[in-house]
Amino acid sequence: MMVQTRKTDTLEDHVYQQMRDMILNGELVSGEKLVQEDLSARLGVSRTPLRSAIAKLSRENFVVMTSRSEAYVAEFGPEQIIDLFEIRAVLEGLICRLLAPKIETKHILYLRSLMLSVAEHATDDANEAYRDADIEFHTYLTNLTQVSNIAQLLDSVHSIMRMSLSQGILRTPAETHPEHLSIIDALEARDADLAEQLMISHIRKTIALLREKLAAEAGG
Amino acid sequence: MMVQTRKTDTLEDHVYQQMRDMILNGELVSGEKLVQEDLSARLGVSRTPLRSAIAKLSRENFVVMTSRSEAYVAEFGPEQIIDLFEIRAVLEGLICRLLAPKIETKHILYLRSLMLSVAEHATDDANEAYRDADIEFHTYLTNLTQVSNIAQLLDSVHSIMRMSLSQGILRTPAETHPEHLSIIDALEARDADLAEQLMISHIRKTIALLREKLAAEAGG
DNA sequence: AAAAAATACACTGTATACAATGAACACAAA
DNA sequence: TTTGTGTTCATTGTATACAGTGTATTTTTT
Repeated sequence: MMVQTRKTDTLEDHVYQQMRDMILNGELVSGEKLVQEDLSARLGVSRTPLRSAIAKLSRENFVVMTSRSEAYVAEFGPEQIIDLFEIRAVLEGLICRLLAPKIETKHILYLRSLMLSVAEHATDDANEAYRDADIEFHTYLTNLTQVSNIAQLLDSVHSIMRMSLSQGILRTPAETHPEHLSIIDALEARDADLAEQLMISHIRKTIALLREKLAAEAGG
Repeated sequence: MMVQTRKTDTLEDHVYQQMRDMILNGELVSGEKLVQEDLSARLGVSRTPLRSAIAKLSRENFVVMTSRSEAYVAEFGPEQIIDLFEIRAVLEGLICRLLAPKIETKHILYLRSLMLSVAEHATDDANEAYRDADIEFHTYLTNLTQVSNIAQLLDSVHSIMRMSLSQGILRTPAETHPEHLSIIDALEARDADLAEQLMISHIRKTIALLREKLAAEAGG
C-alpha cells in the first residue's frame, strides 16, 4: 500500500513520533482516551502499527495503560516533572562519571566552544540562544555515552522536559553557565567523582527551585 | 481460540515472560537470531503477540535489533553487567533518597526482621538463604518507590543480574550485612543524603570487585 | 418500582493473509 | 574469472477479519 525504504521508515515509527509530537504540543490532551480504531482512522494507518506505537509510548510514560488495557494520554503534573528531573540528575551524573576516564579532547573542545558561543548572553535572562545551548550541552553529553540503556531512557526524559519547560528558563544563565564550565573542567581533568557530583548538584539546584515554585503555587 | 481473563493474562505478556526466561536460562543462546515465524511456531502463538514481546524485550536490552530490524538475543558480557550495576547503583540510591522522607515504620521493621532472619549466616560465605535475603532487600526497596519509571527499569536490571550472578555471591555476607543495616538506619533517621550515599557505595563496592575479577581474568 | 437477567455494543487481543524489501543464487556477457 | 542482471527466497511490515470480554442498556421478574 505504501512504499517504504525500510530502516526507520516504518509506519510504526512514524506513528510513534507523530503521536509523541501530538502529545507534547497538546493536540492529544492529557487524560484523553486513545481508542485504537478512531485513532488509526485519524492517522490513516491500520491498528497494527498504531498498537506498537502506543505500546512504545506507554513504556516511555507518555501514555498510561489501565488494568483493562485502555490507553490514556499521560498527565504531566509538577510532581511527575520533578521525578523526571531526579532521574535525570543521577543518570546524567553517571554519564559524566563513566565518561570522565575516556572522553576525547575534541568533545571537550566542542563543549567549551559551545559555552563560549553563548557566553555573551550569560547575563541575559530568558535568552533563546542560551537555552538552546543549555539543552545541547546536556543532550550532547548524553549521546556520548556508550551505554544504550542510559541514552534511551534520557532521550524520552529530555523530550518530556523540553515540553514542560517551554514556558521559560528555570534558573538564570548567570547561575548555570559557570556550573557548565566546571563540569567541563572536571571531565577534562578526568575526575570522575567530581564530574558526577557537579552534574548532580547542577540539576538538583533546578529541582530545588522547582519545588519552591510548586510550594509557592500551592500556597498562593 | 483461547480463554483469557484479561489483566496480564494476555499472550503478549506470557510470551514476553517466557522468552525472557528462555534467554536468562540459556535456552535462547546469546547472539541467536530470532526469526518470527519459527519462534511463533515454537511457542505456539501467532506472530502478532510475538512481535510485541520482542519489541518489549528489545526495549529492555534482552534483544538487539539490527538496522534491518532483525532481532538477536543480546550478549551479556562482563562490561554490560558492570554497566547495569552502575545504573543500579544510582537508581537504587535515588530510591533511598526519595523514600527516606516518607518511608513507613512497618517497612523499616520488615527490612530489619529480614536482615535479622539471616544474621546467623552473615559469617557463612556462599549461603543460599543469605543471598535470597540480599535480593529481597533490594527488590523490596525498589517496589516501594512510587515512581514507576524507576521501578520498571530496575525490574529488568535485577532479573539480568540474578542470572549473571547465579554462580555465587560476589561479596561476603560479613561485608554486606552491616552495610544493609546502615542503610536501614539512615532511612529510619530520614536522612535522604546519607541513605542515598550508603546505597550507592554499597553497590559500587561490588562493582569494584567485579572490575578486579574482570582484570584478573583478562590478565591470566 | 427495584433488582436481576439478558442482550447489544464498543473495544481490545489474536490470527492470518498479503505486500514489500533485501539477500542469495543462477546465469549471461565481458 | 569477474561483473552485471534477473529471479527466487526468506523474512519483516501492514491490513484486516474474527473472537472474546466488560459495560451499558433493555427486558424480565419479583
